[in-house]
Amino acid sequence: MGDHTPIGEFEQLVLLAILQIGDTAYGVPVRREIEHRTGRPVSRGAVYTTLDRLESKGLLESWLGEPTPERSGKAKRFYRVEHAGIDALKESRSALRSMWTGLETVLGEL
Amino acid sequence: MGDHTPIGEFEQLVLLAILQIGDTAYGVPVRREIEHRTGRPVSRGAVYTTLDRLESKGLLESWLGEPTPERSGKAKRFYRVEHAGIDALKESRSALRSMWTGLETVLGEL
DNA sequence: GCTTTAATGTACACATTGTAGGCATTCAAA
DNA sequence: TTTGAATGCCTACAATGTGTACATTAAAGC
Repeated sequence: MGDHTPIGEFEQLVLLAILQIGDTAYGVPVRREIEHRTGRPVSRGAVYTTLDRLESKGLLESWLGEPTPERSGKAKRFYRVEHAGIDALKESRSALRSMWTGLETVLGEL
Repeated sequence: MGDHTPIGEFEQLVLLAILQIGDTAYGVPVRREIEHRTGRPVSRGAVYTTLDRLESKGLLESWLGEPTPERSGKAKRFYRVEHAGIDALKESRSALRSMWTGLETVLGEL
């Protein structure tokens, strides 16, 4: 059988959020994106630890923004999804899709 | 914001497998269903512990098959997905769907 | 200048889920 | 009566999920 390195549920959300946001993806907007789209509350810590772990696994790449940010705070850390991250997402999606096939009617379409 | 009791990735697969199988869902076929549909290997232990936990959370209901099975082995334990289980699945799916919206093209449709 | 506030990130701790391996039970078949 | 197959259960450990508290930086207020 194939790869079998599944990623977790929240990890998927974080990867997808970064893709949605594009160039300007860093912690704060990632959190906001997930909250807005899924309507469920997300703590800041959850986002940052997950970002860290995804980077360790090579699914994300990160770099620090300008060392002297205009507005405030620590330098932003930006993220980009690596190829392996895309693959992982596709695999998760494909697995779920196979499992769902035919059930939409049973459960009432939505 | 809403419910926020997300279920894990593998938990989703197990719930969906039971729905796919229908009346005769017990450990062995659940495992087989997931392996066949997703193409990834699943250990027996993983299935049973997950079934247990889902039942504890009230997402599944179980009962033992006939105390004197014709063929062999311990009595089978059958499972049925509870309403809460359906809800959890729908919520997970809806969250992922929102997050995916618009990305299919970016990532190459599949 | 000094303090406060806002925007960020980092560190750590703990709970929940994921996953595997091995043991137990039961019955048929050898 | 021993062996084998089908099944479930137990237990341990790894990976993920999630929150709280702390640190850093610069603007804004005083």
